[in-house]
Amino acid sequence: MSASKKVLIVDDEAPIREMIAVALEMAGYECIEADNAQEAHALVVDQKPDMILLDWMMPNMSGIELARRLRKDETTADVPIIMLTAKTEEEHKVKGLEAGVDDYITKPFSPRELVARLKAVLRRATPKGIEEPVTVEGLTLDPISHRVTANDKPIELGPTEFRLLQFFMTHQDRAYSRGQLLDMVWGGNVYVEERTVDVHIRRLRKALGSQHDHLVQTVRGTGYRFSTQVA
Amino acid sequence: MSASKKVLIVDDEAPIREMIAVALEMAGYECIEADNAQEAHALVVDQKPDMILLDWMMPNMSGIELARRLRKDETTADVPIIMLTAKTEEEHKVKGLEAGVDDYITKPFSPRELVARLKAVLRRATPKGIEEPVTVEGLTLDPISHRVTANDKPIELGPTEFRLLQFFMTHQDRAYSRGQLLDMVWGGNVYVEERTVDVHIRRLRKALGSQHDHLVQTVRGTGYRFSTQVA
DNA sequence: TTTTATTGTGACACTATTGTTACATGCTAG
DNA sequence: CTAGCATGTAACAATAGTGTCACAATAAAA
Repeated sequence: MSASKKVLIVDDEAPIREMIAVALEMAGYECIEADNAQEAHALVVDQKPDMILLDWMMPNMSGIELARRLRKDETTADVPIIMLTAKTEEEHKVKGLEAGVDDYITKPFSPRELVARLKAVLRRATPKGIEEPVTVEGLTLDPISHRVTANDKPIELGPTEFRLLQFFMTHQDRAYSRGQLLDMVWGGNVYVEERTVDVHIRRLRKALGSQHDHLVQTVRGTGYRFSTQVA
Repeated sequence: MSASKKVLIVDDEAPIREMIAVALEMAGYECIEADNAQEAHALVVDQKPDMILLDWMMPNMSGIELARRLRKDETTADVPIIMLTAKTEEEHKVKGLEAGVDDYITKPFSPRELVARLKAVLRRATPKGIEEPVTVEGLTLDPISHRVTANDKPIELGPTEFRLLQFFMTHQDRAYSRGQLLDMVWGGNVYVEERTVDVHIRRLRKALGSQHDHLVQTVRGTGYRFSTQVA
């Protein structure tokens, strides 16, 4: 499904844009570029990139100013933004975050780091409100009332299965290793056998029943995945 | 019906208030602003906003402290509060929720996310009639006469059980931890064992009898919930 | 097909959580 | 003061949830 994500790179220095673009394209992203804030603004509006890499220092309008403007416009308000800054000043980080920036990277950075952050931000951006109920094919999980229902019929889950399902429903279409699941669902520093995950997966599937257990998919040699699409 | 909702934004930094206000006004909300907790408290009292967006970090009185105070005052106790926090610390989330905060958002956030959460909280918020009797499945609690009846037959409750039931009936379908219940029903700064809650839950259930005790549901590993829907 | 690696399943011991009861303390009305 | 609630705690009982293991089933590799 995932049509490659479109990333807008905004920086007044061509070589840097170049380097970033190469790195991102290697990682399977589509890139468009702008060398000033005005042009960038126009591009955002009509190309609707999935995310923006924005240099802090630019002639005329600073990156931060552009970020603010984008945030105020309803149509561009929720495009994730990563700021690039040559300075390590905490101050910048703070101002940036306050302006609604999703992450920032200090130059110099490795392409690999860039891609990692970018993925993280995109991942976070897609499934939003952590406190909102999620529904998939009639299966609903409401974190507030702490309840799970399948077509309005309640489903009983133990605490671990609940957290597991919650994690899956907010991180769909992505395979996780047992180790990752232990980190994310059990919490980083516990020691349990990885096979324990299998058992809880089993319990979760059983609780979901035949109507929904296909959502929890085995990815052989890797781990598990939650998805509406057939394996 | 819905005259536009009035939202109080409390943050000591003007640009942030600005940004939020713009987003909310675009979404059809009326905004009032305060840059410190004292002013905010006054505004709450005489403007009676429908909900409050509260920054965690502020000079003099922290947001969390303000939240606590508002919760303790009967007239402001049920105004929904969303906390804004720059930190991702789990600790803050917990403290916030314990203080009776309805939701919290980690900065940076997109305006869209903000509006989404806000809508969700308003939707869940208790309709304000603090003085109105509440009825659920023939179980009625009248705060004026301070009486509880099941199908017109009186039910005897101790003061604590009464407050507990009142809290539950005005905050249905939401799981609360023992700590939260102690804060909300016992009042913030008492030290009692969390297990005490269990005992009062037991007394409440017993008093409700077989016809209504299913309304008080235990949420294993979390706490309790009051709901007409079966677990 | 046979072999090997990986995952599914049920059972079991162990732990953690919750229910229940009894009791001590403190408070209040008379 | 004292009888009668209301509360908070502790102790114990009853349940529910967890992690591991052994073995079965299945998929991939040879």
